[in-house]
This record gives sequence, C-alpha cells and structure tokens, in this order.
Amino acid sequence: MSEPAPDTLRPQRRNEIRQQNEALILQAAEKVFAEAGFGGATMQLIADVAGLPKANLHYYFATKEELYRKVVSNIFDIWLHAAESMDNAPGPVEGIGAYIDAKMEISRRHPDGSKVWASEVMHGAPVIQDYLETTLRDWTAGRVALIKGWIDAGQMAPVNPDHLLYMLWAATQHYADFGHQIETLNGGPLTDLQWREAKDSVKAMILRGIGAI
Amino acid sequence: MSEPAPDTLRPQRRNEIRQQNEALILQAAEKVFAEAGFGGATMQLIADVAGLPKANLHYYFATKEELYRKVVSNIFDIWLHAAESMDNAPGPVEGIGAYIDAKMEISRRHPDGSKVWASEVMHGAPVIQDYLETTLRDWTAGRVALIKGWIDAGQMAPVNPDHLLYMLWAATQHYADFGHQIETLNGGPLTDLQWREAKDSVKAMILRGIGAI
DNA sequence: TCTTTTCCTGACCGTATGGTCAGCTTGAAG
DNA sequence: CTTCAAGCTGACCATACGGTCAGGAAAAGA
Repeated sequence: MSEPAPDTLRPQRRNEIRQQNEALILQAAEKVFAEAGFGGATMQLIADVAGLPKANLHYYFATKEELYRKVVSNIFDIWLHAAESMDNAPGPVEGIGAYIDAKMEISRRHPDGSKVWASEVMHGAPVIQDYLETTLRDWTAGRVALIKGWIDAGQMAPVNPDHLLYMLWAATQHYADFGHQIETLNGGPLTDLQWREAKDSVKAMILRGIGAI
Repeated sequence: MSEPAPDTLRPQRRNEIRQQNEALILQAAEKVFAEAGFGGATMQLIADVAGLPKANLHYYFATKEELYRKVVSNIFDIWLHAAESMDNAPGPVEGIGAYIDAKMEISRRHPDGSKVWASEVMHGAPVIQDYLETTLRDWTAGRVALIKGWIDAGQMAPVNPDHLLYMLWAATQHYADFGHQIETLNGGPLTDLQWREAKDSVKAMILRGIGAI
C-alpha cells in the first residue's frame, strides 16, 4: 500500500492539526470565558485548560478579542440552528413546544456557551452588536409574524409576540445562566428526572399561559 | 445660635462625608461592575466615574473584592425586600402579581444591580455562596410552602413551585440583564407604555400559565 | 489656640497580563 | 535527500493593574 490507513491517534495530517487545535482552544476558551468573564479570563489559563503553551494560542488566534469573537459567534450559530425547530409546525403547541425542548437541551448541554452569550449581551454586546441588529432582528421579525399567524388563526390567545419570545428566552436560558443558583437550591445538579420535570414545567406553564392548551 | 443650620451643600460634617462618599463610590462601582464584570472593572475607572482619586477609594474600601462584596450584598437586600410583596396576599393572583410588579420595577430602576447579581451567580457565586445557601434557601423554602398552600386550596393549578419561582426570576430579570438585546430589537429603550405592556404581558402569561386566572 | 483624629492624595511598587519574536521541529512536496 | 512552509515555543517586553504609603488638609474637641 502506498498510502497508510488514516489513524487519528498517530502523527496527524496538517489539516487535522489545525482543526483539532483550534477546536481544543475554542473549547477551553468557552469554559474559561464562561467562568471568569472576558475581563477575568487570561490567555494563560485558557492555554493551561487546553494543554498548550500560551504562545501556541497566539499562533492560532492573534488576540484575546479574536478568540472571544470566535467563541461568541459559534454560540450564536447554535442558537440560530435551534430556532429552526419552531418553523414548519402546524401550531403553537408543536412549534413553541419544540423550541422550548431545543433551548432547554442547549441549556443542559452547553451551559458555558449560554453564559458567554449572556455575559456578552449584558456588557452591551460590544462584539456581536451587528449580529443583533441584522440576523437576530430578522429572525425575530419572522417569528413574530409566525406567532401572529397562529393568533389570527385562533390557535392561541392574543399575547404580545415580542414579550412571548423574551419569556421563552428567559425561561430556558435561566437554567444555564443561573444553573449554579438552581443547583445550590436543589442541593446538587439536576437529575435526568428533574431536567424532564423542568422541561415539562416550562412547557406547561408557557403553553397554558398563551392559551394554546 | 451656637449651632449653624445644617446645610448639605456646605462643608459637610464628618458623618456626612463618609456616608456621601461611600454612596458615591458604591454607585459608581455598581455601574462599572455591571458594564465590565468584576475582572474587567478597574479601580481607576470606578474612581473616575465617582469623580474621586483612586487612592481615596482604597481609603474607604481596602480592596476591590471588599467593594464588590458590598455592592453585591446591597443588591441582594433590595431583592429580598421586594420579595415581601408576595406575602400576606389572599391568593396567587395578588401575591404573584405583586411580586412580578415589584421585580419588573427593579429591573427597570436598577438594571445595573441586576446585572452584577447575574454575573456573580453565573461565575459560581464566589462571593455570595453563603447567602445562597442560607438566606435564599430559607426564603425559597418559605415561598414554596406558600405556593403549595395555594395549590392545595385550589387557587391555582398544581405546578411545580420551584420551577414557577425560576420562571418568575427568569422572566422579570431578563428585562434588566438582557435589556440591551431588547432595546436593540425594539429600536430604542422601552417607553412607559411599553414597560406597562411588558409587565402586563408577563403577568398575564404567568398567571394564566399557573391556572390562577 | 493647640491637639487629635479623620480625611485625602500624588507618587510609587511589585506583579500579572497580552502580546512578540527568533529560532527550532515536523510534515509535505518534488 | 532536499527544500519549503506550517507548526511550535521558551524567553522576553511594555503596559496596566491593585494596592501602599508618607505626608498634607481639614474638621472636631479641649
């Protein structure tokens, strides 16, 4: 054989090296930014978490801001992807129900990302202001129209669509952003059963709250 | 007259000086901590906002941590005070309705405080963990019992009281913590009318969501 | 007035941080 | 094997930060 079988554990290909290290750094950065905030995070700590020398970070990401920007935009993409679950639904029960499910799942699986996003917005969105004004604004307008359609069709009560969206974001992201508070009150991390109950509670309260069930 | 009339504008009394400067510093600190996070905030910037030399800050507050701790505990007190609105209510409509009103008002009047609190919790509550485990835990247990009483009395649907509280916190604080996002989507700060609509929307959705109306 | 205490601050210090760079190693191409 | 570019890193640098301190100003008490 002229070409040895690809082995992910052996000395990597050039492409793989870059891809793997960037992913490693981004993962470590997300964690550190979530735990310490942008100002409190240090490149040295991110490097330690990633298991790489600090100078290597600067080889892949020129500045702390550039690394942070990449982390935030990655999160935004996950958010937006989850939002698709709301479309193509016959009504609010399915559409909003699926959206709550998706966002609760993100809060459970990517709490660090959620915290970085929250932190970014709380500090005035210095890095992703343009996303807010374009992508998010457009997305929101579309969903508002969708909700209005459901209202006009008599499938739910005439609630204010904007404030419904805010409530959906708030209720679901709270389980990530304030996870520490919840865990403290709960006496430990939520179990599988408790996560299920959280999801069901949020869905029940909101769907009943908008008169969809 | 042996004692000149007290004049707040003239050279102050000793007591007043301390009180006034501490308040000035705490106010500036809350703003800066909210905008930059603990790690991103600098004593120099807080001093500039307060209009005092940096060394003067260290005269009143020995360390950055001590100043931060004071800011956070002040916010916690406001929170707890607002919580009283929930008690002594004949039922969930009045009790939870008043609580939502109070918390929405705080989000509107003290958004910086809310952000500092959110940031503190998101970072694992390094400073107020003991408050979470004692005061907040006790308060929560009391409100859970109160809600259970309402449920047993048939005044509302049998929702999970813990998750109801989380939703109340999430929905109301969102207007402060994510105020920038809301303002961006809204094309500017919420007007008086829009704040009223926000309050009414949250109340309507939640009270209907728990079967109280 | 004199003394004491509190208040105030410019100048300074040690440290930690983001970032740089010269030079080494390693994979790929011919 | 040789060449070249990509990957890597220890050592270094300038800056900014939290915090200190000696000594002056101002209020309170005697």
